[in-house]
Amino acid sequence: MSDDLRPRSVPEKPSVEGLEAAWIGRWDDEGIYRFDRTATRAQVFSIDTPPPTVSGSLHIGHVFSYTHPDLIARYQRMTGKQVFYPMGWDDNGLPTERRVENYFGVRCDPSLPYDPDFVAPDAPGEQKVSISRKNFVELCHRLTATDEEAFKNLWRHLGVSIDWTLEYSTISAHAQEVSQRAFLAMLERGEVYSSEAPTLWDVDFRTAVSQAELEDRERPGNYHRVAFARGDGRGSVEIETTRPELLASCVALVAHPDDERYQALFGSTVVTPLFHVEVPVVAHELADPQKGSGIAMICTFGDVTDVIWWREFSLPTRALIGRDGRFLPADFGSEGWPSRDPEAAHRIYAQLEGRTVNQVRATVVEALRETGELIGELRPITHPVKFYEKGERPLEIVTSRQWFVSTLEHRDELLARGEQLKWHPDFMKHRYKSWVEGLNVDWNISRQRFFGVPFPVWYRLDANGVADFENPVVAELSSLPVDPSSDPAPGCEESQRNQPGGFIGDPDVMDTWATSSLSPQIAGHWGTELFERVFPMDLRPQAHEIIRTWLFSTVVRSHFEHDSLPFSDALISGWVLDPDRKKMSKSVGNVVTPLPLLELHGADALRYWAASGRPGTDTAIDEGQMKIGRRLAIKVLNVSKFVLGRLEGADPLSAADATEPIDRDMLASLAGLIAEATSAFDNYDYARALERTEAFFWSFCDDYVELAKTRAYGEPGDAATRSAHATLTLTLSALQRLFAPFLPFVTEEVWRWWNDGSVHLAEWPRVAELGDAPRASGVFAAVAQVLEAVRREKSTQKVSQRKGVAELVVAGPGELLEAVQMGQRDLIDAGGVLSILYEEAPELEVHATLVAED
RNA sequence: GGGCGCUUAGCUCAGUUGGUUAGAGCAGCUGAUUUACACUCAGCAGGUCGGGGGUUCGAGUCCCUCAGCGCCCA
Repeated sequence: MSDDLRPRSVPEKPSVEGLEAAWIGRWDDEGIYRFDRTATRAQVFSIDTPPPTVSGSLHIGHVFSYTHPDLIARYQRMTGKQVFYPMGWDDNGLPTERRVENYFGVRCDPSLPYDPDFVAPDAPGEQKVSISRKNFVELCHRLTATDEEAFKNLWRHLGVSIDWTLEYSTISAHAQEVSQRAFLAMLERGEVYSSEAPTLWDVDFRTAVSQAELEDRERPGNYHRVAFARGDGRGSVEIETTRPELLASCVALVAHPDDERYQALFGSTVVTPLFHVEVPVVAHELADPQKGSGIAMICTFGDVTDVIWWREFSLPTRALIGRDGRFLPADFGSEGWPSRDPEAAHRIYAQLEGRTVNQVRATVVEALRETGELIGELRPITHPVKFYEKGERPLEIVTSRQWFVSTLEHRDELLARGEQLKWHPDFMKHRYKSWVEGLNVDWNISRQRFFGVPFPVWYRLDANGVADFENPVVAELSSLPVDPSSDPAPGCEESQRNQPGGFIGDPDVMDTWATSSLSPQIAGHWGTELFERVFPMDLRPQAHEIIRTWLFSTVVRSHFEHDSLPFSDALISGWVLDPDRKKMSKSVGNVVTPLPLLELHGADALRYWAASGRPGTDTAIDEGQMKIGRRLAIKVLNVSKFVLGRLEGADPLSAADATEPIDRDMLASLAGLIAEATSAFDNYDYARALERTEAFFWSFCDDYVELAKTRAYGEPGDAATRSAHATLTLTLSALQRLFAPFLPFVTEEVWRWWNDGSVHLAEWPRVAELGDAPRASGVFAAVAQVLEAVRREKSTQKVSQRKGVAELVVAGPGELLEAVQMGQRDLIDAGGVLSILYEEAPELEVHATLVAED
């Protein structure tokens, strides 16, 4: 703050209209949010900003959750920190592919050659056009570029104080390089491995998905009671299953070890109906005696429990569902496909091969009915079924080669990281904890998709053309990023691709979280000097629904790579609910887009609404709250105009000029506000800082300014006038800065009326700037209390507040009377009081006799 | 099934380690009328703090229990 508190220019008729347009460009020109790369780590406050999925639509939730870290960023900047505030775009992955498919009406077929002359259709046609992988990826880039613009415009319009020179994207060459390098580092340390393993698979998207992307949905189903003959021919056992279509892949039956009903069967065998396959009966604790008949089929694979049993009992694999969700060929009677009656098995299976799950179920049920092995009627139930969060059909489990990150064996260390992290609000740590505790498979990072970061590995083919997956050929670090589907393996020629004795490239791309989990390394340019200045980050702001994905995966990567947390604090924002407090969703159709609201109420107003949502708290859209924010911004303009308008031509003022008791008291409570707002911000409680500042501000406007007004209009040479001027300006200056994180546009406007440079680079208010320790005397509160009583009397009598008070009697305890007396002059001025009397009394009582007439 | 959060005025929410008579804003009602502000100002009214029990001199706040809503994990 400059020592000279005099204003330079105050407009005649200030307005909040057009402030965004005026300041956004100027902030760019002045580079006020530019990060200083020479700052030391101690001077830096770094933020690991969430890169939004740009293929998703803009949403009022973006305004809400991105305002929160900006409040912190602006506060930290004003405390003198160099704020590292990048913005990234999470553009790779399935959502973008889906959007491109729908937007252009295309489908990627990696077997097609690149067509350099391909022109994308303007609108999707009836049939999807198949295009090469490279053409497809080009369209992905094209669409994300325009989507990014829309997001960028929103952040800028909202006044998010991002340093746009630090922009990054998770599909850029730089991000690919970082991602591939980190992958190779994990590979070298043995933290990632590839394996031919049962994998959760979405048959529509035709890709593997990870545990983090699953969700359970309640779905109707039917229990089918099916009789299995005992292997020794002595009777049968009845199981209940919801998936009779998997009968042909049954490899065992399982019941709980304590289940009395099945004790005799454990260790024996049974024979599957229709296919006549002899399978063992095993005992396992995960079998639920309450479910169905208490004894169940183990199939390869019906669900994740099957996978556990299959692994623990080393059961054979008889996988039947292919990547397209249709039944694969199976040769009963051949190696791995035993049957006591291969011919019968063939007869029935011939009707199943190539069909979908639903078709197979119908056929199997019909066949079982005919043989009499389906017992009784179907029993309808509702049960949780696993879905890919973006999918529409239940997940299947298929066996394929995938890359996995070892998370399970590091579970305890990862739990410890969760404890080490400071959560805001604290209770959000339970989300992380219960997620990590519930992990049951390693993190699958392979996706059989196209628009993503390729795995930087190749596999040698032997003389028979069989790939050696156990010894992948890795890319040279200096060659990153690479695309093994178009770059030849090191030391090989492209002509050796797919040739015996040659190589193949890993065909998959990484899970999008496998790259976005490296946001600190990407944004911070891991390996350069910059990284040392910003890592570990100070703050990770994000929404709670991605704790198990983004937050968890970032912790994993940083734990492996740097043996540290990726950030010290996590600020978790809640959801935006619709005005009826319902979750917004596309299917319900209650999603609110931000731009119309931003146009209507202004950025400061939307920020005010967002700032009122405490960390972790779901907040309903409330236009009323936005209007209050707008009103507040206007009040800031007007009171600034009033205060600064008194000072034109005045001498410079300092804190020492504030001499009147009521002014000293005002400054004392300002000191209290500063302390409170500062500590609230230090605890990431921006909502509290706003609430306190706002309450103080309205009391300042409605009471203090009214009381000091007459003095403020006095002669500049008068000490009491100077005292009022000094108090008004000191308080105004502090308030403009306290509001700056919340209302960046209006505060910048009023700040520049009387200061050089941006309020956003001004020093955060300190108690010390108010002069020698102002002490609370209670004068202001006492006088305001009496003034309120005077106003009440006038209001009750329905007369103007300007009406004079012929006689004012103030009764109360001695201390209170003394306080009022010390501010008597302002009270008389503001209340229009002609005479005043004081009386001792146990409690404050005010009697105002109004003048008969003016 | 396990866990987390919420429940305070018609609405949205504060209420910091237990401490006078539970606060604010909005909406409502009654007024004022322009020398910072009509996108203004003043005033009024409105609550057995979800139910029950307990600890305490004292509970919106701590403990137990029940209910409803939301979410997380299995």
